[in-house]
Amino acid sequence: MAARPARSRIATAAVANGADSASVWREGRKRLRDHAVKRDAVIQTAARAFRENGFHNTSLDAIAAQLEVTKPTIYYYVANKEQLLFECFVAGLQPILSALRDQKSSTAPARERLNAVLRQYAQAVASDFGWCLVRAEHQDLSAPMSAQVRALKVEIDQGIRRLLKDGHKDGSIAPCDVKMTAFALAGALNWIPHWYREKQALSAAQIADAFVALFEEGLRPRAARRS
Amino acid sequence: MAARPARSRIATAAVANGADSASVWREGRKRLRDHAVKRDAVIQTAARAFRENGFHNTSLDAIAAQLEVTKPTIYYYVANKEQLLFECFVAGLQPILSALRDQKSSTAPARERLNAVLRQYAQAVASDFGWCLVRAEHQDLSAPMSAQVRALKVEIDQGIRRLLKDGHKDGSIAPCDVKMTAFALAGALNWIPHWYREKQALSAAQIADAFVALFEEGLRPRAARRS
DNA sequence: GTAAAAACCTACCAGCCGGTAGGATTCTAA
DNA sequence: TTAGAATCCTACCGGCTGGTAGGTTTTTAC
Repeated sequence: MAARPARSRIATAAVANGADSASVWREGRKRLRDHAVKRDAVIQTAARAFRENGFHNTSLDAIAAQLEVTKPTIYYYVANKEQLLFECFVAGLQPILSALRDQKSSTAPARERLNAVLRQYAQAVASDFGWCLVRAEHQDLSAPMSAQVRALKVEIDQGIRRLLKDGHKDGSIAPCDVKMTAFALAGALNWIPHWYREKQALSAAQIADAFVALFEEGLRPRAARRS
Repeated sequence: MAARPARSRIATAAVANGADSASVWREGRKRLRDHAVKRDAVIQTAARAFRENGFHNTSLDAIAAQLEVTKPTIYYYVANKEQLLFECFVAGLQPILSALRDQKSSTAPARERLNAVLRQYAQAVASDFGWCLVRAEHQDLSAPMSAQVRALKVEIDQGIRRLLKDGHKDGSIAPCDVKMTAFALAGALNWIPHWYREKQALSAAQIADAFVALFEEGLRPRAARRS
């Protein structure tokens, strides 16, 4: 084959695309050897691409290009496109799950525990993986993988319902339809990826605070509260 | 071409697939002539298919088969797949918009007007078009069409914000961050298509009532309210 | 230095699906 | 009955993209 342009010369100076995903791959001429780190980079890059263009409008070639690599390299780290989406799902759900687990060992009133979870929840959905958490379609996963993701989501839902029930018991949360309330809370938070863009006025934490305030106080003015 | 089986015999008895979309096409052997009705049927059928399988996992052949028709027939009623999605968008948004407009001529307290809108909103997203309203991706539309849809969505958002502001003035709604509150309300409702299935215990109206109750009262128990 | 393993690439395939050309059928109008 | 419009179908194309075969380069181990 005829002489093709030296690729290294281009690569070294092409890491200026915001995400430095490619820097994980090579530093200078040296080919790095950390499988786990690179695999994570693949997933993270995929998540970002999915968020921007959607799952079906993101080709593996595009993800590869973003990483300054070719398509088969991706298949070296992940079985197929479906698994790529799956990994994005779990990576996104993980922080929410751990937030729930953290609160299990707490003795604070349930309302406060709930608020803490909601705050972490907001952070999670505002992340790069937020799109996968919320907008990705289960039909794009095979049955077993879809079931796994669904199980995780159910765990989250049940966790929130439990906090609500606990709140009813300890009196920190007013009586309400647990199922509907959980859906309403999750829904409000899950909508964040639709409108939130980083480098916005408000941080994810601030959004969470605003939401928590609304959920706590309600829209109807409370009687006699002027200090 | 060799003798292919008489199609009419099959067609007459094949309308048992839940949706009677095909009955709009023929009645007996007679080929009906109402363009508008059939076009609506195409859009409605597409909406249902999108909801069940997602936009990209729904082929035009599949939609055509559902209508007991061939693919080119669809192109007789709509320019392309993109426009099909666009029509689903607007068809879904319309009832929400008209709900907002209806309330403009009302003199009730803003909180009640808001609740009325939210109720209609819930009905809309629980419909066949709910998926398109909420889950369809704007990237699947061309720039001009996407802009149109976005404009409608903005109108809805602004309408809700206005109601909140009006409520602040007339005292029927407690002071709050208007922007965040609007996002939270819309988000909670927009999440309905993710979990709601028809023939469920609760109707869309009941869901709306539960949500409205939550938004109004808030989670924190209100003082002195045992009648 | 050398063999084996790890990492990556070039080149290619094949299926799916959106879209179309052009013709057949069926209706309406007169 | 017949012209012309409306409706629908058969048959086909071509591009995009997920996925793979098989070889090449780089790194590690000894």
